[in-house]
Amino acid sequence: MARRPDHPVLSEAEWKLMNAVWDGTGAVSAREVWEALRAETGWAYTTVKTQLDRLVQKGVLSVTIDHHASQYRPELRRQRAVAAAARDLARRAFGGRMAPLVHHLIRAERLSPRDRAELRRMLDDDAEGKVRE
Amino acid sequence: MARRPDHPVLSEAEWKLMNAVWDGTGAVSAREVWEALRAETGWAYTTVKTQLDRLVQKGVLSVTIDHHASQYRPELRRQRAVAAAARDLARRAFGGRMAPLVHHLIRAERLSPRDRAELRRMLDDDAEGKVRE
DNA sequence: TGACACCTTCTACAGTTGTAGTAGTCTGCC
DNA sequence: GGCAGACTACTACAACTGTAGAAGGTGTCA
Repeated sequence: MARRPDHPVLSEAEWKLMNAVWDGTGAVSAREVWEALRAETGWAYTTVKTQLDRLVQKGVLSVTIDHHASQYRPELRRQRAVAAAARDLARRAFGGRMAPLVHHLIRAERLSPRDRAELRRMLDDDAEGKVRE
Repeated sequence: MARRPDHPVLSEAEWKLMNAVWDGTGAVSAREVWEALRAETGWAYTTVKTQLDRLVQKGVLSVTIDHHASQYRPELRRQRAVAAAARDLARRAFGGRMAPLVHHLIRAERLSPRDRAELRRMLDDDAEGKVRE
């Protein structure tokens, strides 16, 4: 019944890499990713390159060669990655049920009044059967 | 902001172990955990024992000896573990902001009308100033 | 034509996680 | 007084993750 999420759950470093890729415009080079992450991580260029290639192996990125340099582009959208991670957490913590996770977040996490208002609006929209996305 | 003591993010197997411990009454023996998980995991007794001891090392469980047998009890509550995991995901995916994560869950995940109604109720309760910081 | 910059592939290695075997200890029982 | 059963401590080991160095190809510019 529960559809298998065949999307990989990203590791810590992989999230960093993918955030940099997603922030780019379509295809990015290893150098661009490296430069985007250098300040935050201090990683060596080859570290970034290794990780990018591992993500290609996993099907999370695809790569093409342009003038002897690899261009990487995401095969997994950020939204999908978030969904996979959230479902993974729900599976671990609540046997796969999303609702208790959302309950927890709303009850225990600090959300601004504006956040709350927007969430309420989203719930209301759904109740009215609006289509989006 | 993050003034709380750092709670560890549990791994896959650790969640299974901890779920079994939390489901127990206070303190549980390795044997009880093993028996609770045997059907689901097929793990050997020593696997469970090793994992429990690693969780003690990490401070997630504490242990006492009773009649030559270890009794484990949680030092981390389920709620805290969920919070740590959720914050970890928010950090990875959204730079630490919880709201986009909640947005995602409400927008993209299937929630029953009853779930939605209850979530709305929770938001309304909060809006009425029941618990404010 | 050679130095240089930049890129790639290959290899490495330690730490964590998942999973378990082996051997030793205690304890009640025949 | 030794044995079965339960339990513990110690050790192992492969996969995955984080991080990077070394070596080698290629285009460019003096």
